[in-house]
Amino acid sequence: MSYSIAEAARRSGLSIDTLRYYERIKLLDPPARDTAGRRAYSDDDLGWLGFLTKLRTTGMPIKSMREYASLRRHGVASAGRRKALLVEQRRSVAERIAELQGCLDVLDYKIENYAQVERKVLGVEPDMEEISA
Amino acid sequence: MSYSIAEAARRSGLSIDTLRYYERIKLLDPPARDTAGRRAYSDDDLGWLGFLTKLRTTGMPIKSMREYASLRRHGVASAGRRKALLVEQRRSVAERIAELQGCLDVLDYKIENYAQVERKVLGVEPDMEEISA
DNA sequence: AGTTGACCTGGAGTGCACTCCAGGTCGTAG
DNA sequence: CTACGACCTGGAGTGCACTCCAGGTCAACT
Repeated sequence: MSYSIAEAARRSGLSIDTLRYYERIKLLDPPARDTAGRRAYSDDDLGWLGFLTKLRTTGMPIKSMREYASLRRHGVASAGRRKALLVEQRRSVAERIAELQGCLDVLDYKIENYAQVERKVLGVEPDMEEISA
Repeated sequence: MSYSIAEAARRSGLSIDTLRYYERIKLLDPPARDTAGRRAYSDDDLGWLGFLTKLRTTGMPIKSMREYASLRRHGVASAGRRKALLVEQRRSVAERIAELQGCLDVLDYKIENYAQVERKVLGVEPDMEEISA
């Protein structure tokens, strides 16, 4: 199957401009063209875009994604380096998750504080009134 | 206790320039000054900076941090809105963590693929040789 | 008295990742 | 045959979050 740039954008969740931009900066090999010179993305292209968006979500900078993309073009000999990049990214993602968990704890603490303030503003221990009523 | 800008930077993990920048954009109330006109950060300032860096880590845009900072200046009446902001941020952090977990799975899958390629390149099933030796 | 180093100000510059634009080409629908 | 919408190109513009700079002040050391 092949897809117009609009369809590829829809399926990848990237904008049309971003697709052209990724091609310009060599994140994406130039896709095939139809008879009118319009881009025709393959399933492979879409798969690669899917993986790229995952890498992007992990916060990998475009620079590193470009390195990975370039290694991919150099075949099996570059597999070791590619794996190393992914292992490093895996480490950084795990770290980031831990960091965010810590932030979640801080947020929960603060939110609980506000909740206590709210209970005070509404009257001291409304639950007690219910019990004594 | 009060701290020079250099010390505040060291303790908050922000740069000196960033501290001045945060003050300019009203993320941070102007700290006290010493006799020579130099900034003297209080423990409260440091506490607030600590919280700000947590919010930043969660990916909260400066715009929202400014809103939160501004609400804080309006006292207890703004507590509800502040709590709502934090609850929303909490939600977005939890979502982000889930998203990153998904990426971790993709990375693990890819890394495992590369590991299999490596085992093939080194010779088919070296473990078998050990067993048969 | 002079030099040093930390700090000050307002404003300009940077890097990133897009995003938008003007002007042009195609192929199909009316 | 012309009007339309989707697409094309090269290049300029945007928003964010800093980061750097020039030129100046001040207190402390030598």
